[in-house]
Amino acid sequence: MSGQRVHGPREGRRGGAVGRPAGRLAAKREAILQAAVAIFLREGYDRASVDAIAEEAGVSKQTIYNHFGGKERLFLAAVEGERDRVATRFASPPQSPPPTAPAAAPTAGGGDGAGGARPAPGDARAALAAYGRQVLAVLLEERASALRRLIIAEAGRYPSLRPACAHGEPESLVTAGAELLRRRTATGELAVPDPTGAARQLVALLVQRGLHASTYGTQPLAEEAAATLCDEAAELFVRAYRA
Amino acid sequence: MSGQRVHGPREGRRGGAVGRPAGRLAAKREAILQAAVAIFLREGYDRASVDAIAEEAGVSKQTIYNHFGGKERLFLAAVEGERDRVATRFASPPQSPPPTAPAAAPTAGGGDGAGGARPAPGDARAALAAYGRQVLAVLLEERASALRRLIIAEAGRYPSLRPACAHGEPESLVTAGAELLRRRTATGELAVPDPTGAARQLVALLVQRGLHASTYGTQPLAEEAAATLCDEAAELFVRAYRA
Amino acid sequence: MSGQRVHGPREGRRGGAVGRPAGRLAAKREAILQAAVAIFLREGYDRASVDAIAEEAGVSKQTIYNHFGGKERLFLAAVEGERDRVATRFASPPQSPPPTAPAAAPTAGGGDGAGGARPAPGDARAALAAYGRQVLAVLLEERASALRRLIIAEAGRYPSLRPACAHGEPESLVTAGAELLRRRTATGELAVPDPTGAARQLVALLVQRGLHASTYGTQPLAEEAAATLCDEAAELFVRAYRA
Amino acid sequence: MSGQRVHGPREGRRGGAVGRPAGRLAAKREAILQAAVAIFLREGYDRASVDAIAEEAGVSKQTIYNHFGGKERLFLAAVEGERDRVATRFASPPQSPPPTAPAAAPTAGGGDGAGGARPAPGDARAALAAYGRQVLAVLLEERASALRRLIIAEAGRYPSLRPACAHGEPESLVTAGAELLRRRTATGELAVPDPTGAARQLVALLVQRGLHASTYGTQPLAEEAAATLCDEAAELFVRAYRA
DNA sequence: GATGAATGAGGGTTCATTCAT
DNA sequence: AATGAATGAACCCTCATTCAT
Repeated sequence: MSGQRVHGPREGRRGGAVGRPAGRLAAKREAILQAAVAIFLREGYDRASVDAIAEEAGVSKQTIYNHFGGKERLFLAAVEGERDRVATRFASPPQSPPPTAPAAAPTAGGGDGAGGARPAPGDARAALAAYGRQVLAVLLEERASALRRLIIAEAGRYPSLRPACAHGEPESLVTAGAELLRRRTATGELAVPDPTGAARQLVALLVQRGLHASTYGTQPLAEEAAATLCDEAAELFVRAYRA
Repeated sequence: MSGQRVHGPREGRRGGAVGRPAGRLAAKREAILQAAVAIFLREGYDRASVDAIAEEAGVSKQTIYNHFGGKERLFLAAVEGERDRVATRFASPPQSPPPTAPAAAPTAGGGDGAGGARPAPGDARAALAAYGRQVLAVLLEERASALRRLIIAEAGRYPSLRPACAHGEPESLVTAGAELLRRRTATGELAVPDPTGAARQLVALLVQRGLHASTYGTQPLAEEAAATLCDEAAELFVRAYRA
Repeated sequence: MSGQRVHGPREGRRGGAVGRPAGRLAAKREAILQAAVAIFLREGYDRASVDAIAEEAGVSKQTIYNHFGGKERLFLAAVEGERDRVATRFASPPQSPPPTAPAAAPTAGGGDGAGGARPAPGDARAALAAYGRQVLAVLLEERASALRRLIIAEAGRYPSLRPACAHGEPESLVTAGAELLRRRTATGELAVPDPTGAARQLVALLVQRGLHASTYGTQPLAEEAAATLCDEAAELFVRAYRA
Repeated sequence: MSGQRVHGPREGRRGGAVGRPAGRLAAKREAILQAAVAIFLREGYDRASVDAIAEEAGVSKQTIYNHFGGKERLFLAAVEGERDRVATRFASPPQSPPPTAPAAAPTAGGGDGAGGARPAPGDARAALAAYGRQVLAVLLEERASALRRLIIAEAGRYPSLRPACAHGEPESLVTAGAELLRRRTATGELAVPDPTGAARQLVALLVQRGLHASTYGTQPLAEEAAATLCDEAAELFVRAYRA
């Protein structure tokens, strides 16, 4: 189907030192993982066939078995790898939002979303709303959504995925939110006794409503809807923690 | 699996009446649906085999095809039926919690959780927490959790499930929450300008944290954890809407 | 598919004498046979499903079994009935060629094809050619071709069809050909010692070449090709039996 | 059926050479085709099951799918291969008739059937009759007959078989017949202006009458009947083309 | 006599996995 | 270490046929 059968990773050094087969090996391994992620995310565990993954990766089926031992282990490796990759992206939220994101674009004007800019005084509500937009943008990104659905679907069968399931609302976002609340407390706008706990609640509220509104990422979340969700969340927290 | 091949539902035929063929038909249809729900919830769409469903239902495979036309249509009928059943149960939350529930038991002693008792003055916080326990108990019930995971997993492939996905946090719980907030506003304890909107936020917050803590219902939610979640949520809303 | 479900042959007398269920019976039997012929000819024995025949006939499947006992017996009844019907049509060749005929139209100008007109003297060759066109038109008719293919396909399995296979080149055409040769012998144009034997050869020659050229009736036989075949056959027989 | 499960074609490996994997592959492919021909010819397309073919070939079912992709493609490959094989046999008619042939044995003593011996002068009629016996023997051979029936049966569904259907009366026999007529013209016994066209007619006549008499090869053609057919055909052509 | 529902067997096809090279 | 070929088990679905009304 894809056509571009790669019979061996030729991109590297073939003429020079014959050594370093490890590079070749790792390259193949990486190609397999990449293909596996793509197909598992698109098709789900059962519908994904090892044949398709092998073809997409440009390797033989047996190579997959040599590297990973079986479909299950390949699945876990692929999903956990992707989970880590997504978590890393959470840690440093994209300055330029991914083009495929069906969620609301951040467009956080001058606020201190998660970027860590200096706080503009007097608009804690706007700052919280902008933060919410960031959270939604990051969590509803297409790949992240597909990964979440996949993990939720298989969490019952593969217990090792459950931590991944928990990481769905990653600590890094909570940390950023807590920092925001702390700054606004410092300016005297808010009075948040437990910023981390409050941030955890804020993220949970945003995530649930965002997932609900986009049916867990299977449909794009309208810009307007995202704005409303974030404004309402900001309003709630400002009310609760106003100084 | 179950093995007990029932060659004809003999439970009818009672009273010596003519036999009500319609009853027989509906009974078979119901048996198939019941078996389908059980197996789809346990195994997921792809792993569930029509053979297994037929055996569990005590009918022939072809009978399933006569009634539903194919695996896909059977799946949708089963899931949508179960969704409605669960929604109905939401509407009138169980007074006695189901014994299989891995989630937190309500234990809401004298509070006005969702039961609609008269409000005990002065303990809005406790009332909200008790309400939260009800919400968690109902939403983390085993069957409801499995159904949710199934719907989330297949929402991408079967768009007709998406409304079911949205119904995952049903309006009836929101209504009950709004009513609670309204009553507490009436007593002067709270001042909630938009009780329905606030209830929606409260449910979302509870649900997300509950799902997160129980990894979407694959693990029982510890009593203590549930209590903490509910207390924190109650605290937030009391802070935000204190009179 | 066909939609026009006939739940009972209503075309007859319902109000009058309640008697004569035989007519109803025979009507249903006929409807089944008609549907069976249509579907067997179109699909072949194995691909034809009893379900499809029942639907086409507007009766229940079990009715078919009541009448015919099984698929095989229904098949034989249908094919043999159709064989007789086709043979009858051979006996009195159509004056107006059937509109669906993919074969060459007769267009036998003034000749004595099989119509039995008086012989125009001096053009035995043309008369034979015209006769050939009649033969091809009749034998390559669409239904006749489908029936032939069906009989040939199943002759190995159902010996009772073999006579039908033999009847594929029916005696009535041979008789007409023999009569033609006899008339031309009477006029002194030809000298045919054994007209029946010669006619049998002529029919065989025409049939084989016609079937070959139309790939056993699966493709229409071009007008030109039919003309050539018939002219060549006429030439051969005129050469052989010229006076 | 055959039961003798061969887990790997061990017939190779001869000579202690390296093993020729290509040979192994081709051997398996050939075994599948052989089994497919046998079963398709015996059972027809629909009744032949891929399971049965796999068992007969001593391979796994999936191996068939690996090689041919599906039942239809296997069918076409098998039939077209057999058609070519039969055509090859036509080209060099068997000196010793196959033992399984239910058709008339040639018994053509010293004549110049198709063997190409020098023409014995004065017996053009006998030569033509002997040629006819050869044609019948070859065309009514058991496998050739079964193949013809199969092709006729499926020509409507698989257009790619139609050429095979046309090749049913192969050019090589026509060529041999034309050569015979030409030689007899050279000796002055006959005067055939268009030997090829005449041979085509002769073959058609023989084939049709032979198929008719043997019900398309489902019954053996009696020796006597074959002799009569051939004699009559020879008589016709000698009459038509006598010098 | 006719119906709709039910049956058990079997069909083609695809899968995850393992040899043999 | 990597490949192409091969395996056996299973899957969804359809069929001809028979109860029960």
